[in-house]
Amino acid sequence: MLAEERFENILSLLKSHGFCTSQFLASELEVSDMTIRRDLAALDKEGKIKRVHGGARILQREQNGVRQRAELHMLEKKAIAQTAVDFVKEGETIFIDAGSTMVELAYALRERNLRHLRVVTHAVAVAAVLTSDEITVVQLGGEIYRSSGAVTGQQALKFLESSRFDRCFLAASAVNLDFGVSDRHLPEIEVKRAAMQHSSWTALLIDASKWGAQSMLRVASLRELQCVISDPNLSAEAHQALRSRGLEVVIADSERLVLP
Amino acid sequence: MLAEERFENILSLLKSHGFCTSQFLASELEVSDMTIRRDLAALDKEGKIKRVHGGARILQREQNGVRQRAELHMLEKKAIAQTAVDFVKEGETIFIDAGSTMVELAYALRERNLRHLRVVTHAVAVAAVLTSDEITVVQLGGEIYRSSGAVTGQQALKFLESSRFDRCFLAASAVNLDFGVSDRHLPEIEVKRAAMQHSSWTALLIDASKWGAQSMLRVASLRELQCVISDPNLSAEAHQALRSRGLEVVIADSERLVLP
DNA sequence: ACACAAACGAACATCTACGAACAACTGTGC
DNA sequence: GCACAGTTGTTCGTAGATGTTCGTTTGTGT
Repeated sequence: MLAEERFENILSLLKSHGFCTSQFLASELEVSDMTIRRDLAALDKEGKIKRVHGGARILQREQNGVRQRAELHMLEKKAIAQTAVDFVKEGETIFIDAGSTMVELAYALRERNLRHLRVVTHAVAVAAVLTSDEITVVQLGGEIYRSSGAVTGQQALKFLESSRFDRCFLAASAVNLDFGVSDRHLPEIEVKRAAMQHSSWTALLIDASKWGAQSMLRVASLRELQCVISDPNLSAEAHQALRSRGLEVVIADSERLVLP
Repeated sequence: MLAEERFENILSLLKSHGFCTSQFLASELEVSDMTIRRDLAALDKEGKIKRVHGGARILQREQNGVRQRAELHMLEKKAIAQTAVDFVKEGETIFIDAGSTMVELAYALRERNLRHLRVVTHAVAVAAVLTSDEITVVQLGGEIYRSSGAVTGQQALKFLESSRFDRCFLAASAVNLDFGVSDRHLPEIEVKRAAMQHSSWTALLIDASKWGAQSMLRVASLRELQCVISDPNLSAEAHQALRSRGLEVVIADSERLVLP
């Protein structure tokens, strides 16, 4: 990778994160931390970034005030969300599942500024992101399941029974060829299943680390999905296997792993 | 997390809460309390916050005697919330309204660690704070009303109809002697009314700036309340008038405002 | 006024980030 | 092939940040 190219990447990483540690940048761009420090010193000298102990920050920060939890595979999840949001068209009614990838999808959707959109979700975090906007948000009601911050229970299931969605964006903790999509918590799975069954199109958004894994409870067989959206780390075999089963497989552009 | 990043987070937490204890900041940002104390000392030295025993509070730049909009009366609201939470007992089922005072109430409730508590709310922000805890949270379902981030509509009203609460904590944009409690948005008012009518005890949490004002739509007459919780700025006349109508009036301890 | 608990901050230990110096590697021009 | 400049990685001593301990101060309840 050229030095200039690295500079660009550092700037865009900083733009999307606000703050980055030298270590993070070093591992992300696959160079030594010394190189990163030299780069940051140079960029700081040019006045393009602000050097701070441990890393750097961008200069003018238009922060949305929401504190981002540091989570595993956040870059991949962001890229997947950016890719998924391209499927959504104006005027549609969509269902959004719970989970960190889905929160990213909510952010991406908000930035897209589509009109006459209707979003139904059981995740309060997703609803919280989408409120304050053009989008009509419907929050499912019921008891909140602690581990995910999502609503579960009869009331939510009943509401879903009389709903129809153009699209359903699904998250899960595991997926493999034999068992399909699986997860750990029954109450949540009931909601996921209900949402899927009332959608004419369902996409599974899943970062590559989840592939091959299996959880106790089945959410859906692969047959029930129309689309799988993942990141470039998804193995070629997985990709091929999914395609051969008639699923549309979309890999998030690796550019999006870096660029905003 | 970078030190600079932590500084920003501290500032934004202070901005939204008005006052934070060192312990709260330490647990929220996952560092030791010593680090927080060092940070607060540094930020205080820079003149960005005011250090006080136990934590820190924001500087309230008053221009023309009026505090800035974003953090309006946050200290008062926090003090009111702290006072209100004393009413809640273990095992109760309570309803929490929408609004910034109610979010503070949620934080106060979370810190109290009461057992077997059941909280019903229509505000996703309140639900988001209380999730991840011992408390059972029930989120009302329905379309989210943008201005407040709260659920409104038939589904929510229907759920409330078959509910009974030990306590209802109410917020409003205006209150005066003649018209009682009033607010601007009909859909929200319907939910507020329904919650009140199914509670055996209702408290209005209102900072003194709202006293004497009036909005277009009536939420409730003063007769329908059992308790009003406000801050020390509430005028003696208001205090007297409310008491003479049989309401319990509680003024948040001025200590809790954490004055300089 | 007193006792008790919480908060405080100095001092120390530990860990991490820093940057200088040097070594290794890359590509260029002769 | 060889000299050279530019870039990157490695090593290492130094400086800074963080957590822990402990004695002191501050606030609170009786």
